Amino acid sequence: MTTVVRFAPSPTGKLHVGNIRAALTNYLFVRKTGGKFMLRLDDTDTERSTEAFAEAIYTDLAWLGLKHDLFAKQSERIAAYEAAADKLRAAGRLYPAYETPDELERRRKRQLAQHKPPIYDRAALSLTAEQRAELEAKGRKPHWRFKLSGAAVEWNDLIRGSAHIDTASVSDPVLIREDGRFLYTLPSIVDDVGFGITHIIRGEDHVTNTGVQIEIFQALGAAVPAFAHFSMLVGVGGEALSKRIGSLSIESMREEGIEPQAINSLLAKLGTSDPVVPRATLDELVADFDLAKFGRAPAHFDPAELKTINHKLLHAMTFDVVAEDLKRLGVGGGAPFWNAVHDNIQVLNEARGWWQVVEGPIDPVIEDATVTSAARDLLPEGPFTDETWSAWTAAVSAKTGAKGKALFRPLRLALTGLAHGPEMRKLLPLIGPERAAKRLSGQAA
RNA sequence: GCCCCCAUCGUCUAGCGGUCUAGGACGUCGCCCUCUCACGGCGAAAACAGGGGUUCGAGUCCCCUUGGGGGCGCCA
Repeated sequence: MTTVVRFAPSPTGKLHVGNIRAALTNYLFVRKTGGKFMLRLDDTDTERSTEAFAEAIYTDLAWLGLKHDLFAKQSERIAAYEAAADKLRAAGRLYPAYETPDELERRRKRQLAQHKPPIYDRAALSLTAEQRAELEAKGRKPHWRFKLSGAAVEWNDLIRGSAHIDTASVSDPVLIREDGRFLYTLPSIVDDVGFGITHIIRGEDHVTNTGVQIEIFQALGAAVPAFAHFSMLVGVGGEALSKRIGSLSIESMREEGIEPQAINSLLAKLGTSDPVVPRATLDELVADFDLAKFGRAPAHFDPAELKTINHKLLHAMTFDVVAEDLKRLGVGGGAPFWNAVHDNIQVLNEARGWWQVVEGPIDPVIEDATVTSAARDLLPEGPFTDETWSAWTAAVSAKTGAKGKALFRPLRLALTGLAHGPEMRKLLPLIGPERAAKRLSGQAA
């Protein structure tokens, strides 16, 4: 059997780490099993869906390298959903209900006050034809609910193992709104069937849905796909992540200069028994992917861990792979510059700061004028090489008697304005004779 | 409030009744390297949430408590 999976975001917001974990997991699974990866835009909520969000989704996925093989948009497949709805009506599984949102809300509150679960009471099911006609005559339009069996639905979850949902503890889901528009439930299933989705891999926020969805698959006479629900991500303190989604959007991470592979590396392993290590390519992640390695407990997502992985990734990156990004950041210096600074930055954007240090102007810090003025006088002719630094500092040491920290710190402070940074041996040739001389004299350059 | 899931070092986890004085990875700390920071090398500290059972024997099975997560939408 060839596998087909889908990532089905709704274009009602920006992609964040939680979404991407789902996209990535599906992607890795299908690459591992040799199937097809579908991107499906669940845009049935026409009021909240926007083209801009859809574009942002394409951008984010492309940036992360999560290429899809198939694509569909639910807003273009309404006819298929209508047909499915007709089929359910014919089977007596889809019934009209006339409560207004306000009424339903009041009932829920009442149930809650009585310590009862806020489940739809199925009042509409006992409406007579006359009562329905009367409501319609008053201008009431029905919304349509799927009639759950009330039985326990079981499935073997590829991550959670044996799972079950008692559909008696769930409200009959509304499939069609009062205005005739579909909610996501039915379209999702119709598309899963239509596109031959074999595995539904998603977050555990969907486990209750799985119960009703399996019943709908069955009511439609379709094969039920396999399910896998991974646990949610929580914050460092164990709190739900949704509260702070803004800072966790893929877009904001990209803007921050995080490498896509840092995100992929972390998200692919978080909550699994594999060690979280930087991986340069998605293929490496595919190689050891296995749903069986996922744990069931919520995993802590720590932005600091992402930074650490990013740092290690940058450390291992050669100049040619970042050349374009550096150019975009306005950073010059080529390979020599990159080789000098890549160990000292956590995110690529920080390269800009070091380029600024090289190019200037910076305000030098003269800590020990004896050392720095001697150093200026002993400064060799350019061009500087990797060997310049040690020969030159040896000469300065001989002249002034300063050595160790007393020698190097004043030089670093004068040449870069900072107390720490990349190796001066590598930085000096980039700074060059002219700027070096000025800075050693205490002049901004 | 009701339903479901989860609970081992700071973090992600291995562990599927004896081989656990609990293993690994990341992080942390120490030492080495060293002009700083970083990198790198070596080493160390660090956990079975609590309470009851079951059993010859429990991290491993059961119950309760506590804590966390998810769900209970005419959102997805």
